[in-house]
Amino acid sequence: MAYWLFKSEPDVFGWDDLVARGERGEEWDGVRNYQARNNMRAMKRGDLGLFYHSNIGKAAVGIVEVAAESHPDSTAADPKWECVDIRAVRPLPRPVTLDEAKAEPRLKDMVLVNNSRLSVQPVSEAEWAVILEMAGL
DNA sequence: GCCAACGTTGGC
DNA sequence: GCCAACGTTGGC
Repeated sequence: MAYWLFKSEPDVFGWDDLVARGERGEEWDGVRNYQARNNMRAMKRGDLGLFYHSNIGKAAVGIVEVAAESHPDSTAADPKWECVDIRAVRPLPRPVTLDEAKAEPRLKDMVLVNNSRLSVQPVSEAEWAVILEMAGL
């Protein structure tokens, strides 16, 4: 089982929008970055991820699950762009903000802290555990 | 709204 | 294949 982080601007598509999709989840389309795409290609059905609100809130707010493995992005003309489907699992009891993550020594190597621009990121098992602890789980 | 960081593009 | 120019992202 691997762990990931999905970033989204809540203005455009936020946690509440994903929850509203229910069991069917949402195609995580629109990614046009090779690193992010490669991360999605590596995902397995059932992998878990954090749903992070960029710009507004700047916090991980929920846990998502990979509902469908990598497939061509239906919004891309070029089939080289792929994406997964994700669905909401549960909200975090307490959102974990970027500031808190930066202040936590155990998260100093987290991609979110060091390369905030990557929109789909891997999260290590240790980092995952720390985030959940901070979130009150 | 600014700007730093990063990725991509295209000229050479 | 290098690198300057450009566009985009996202924190501040």
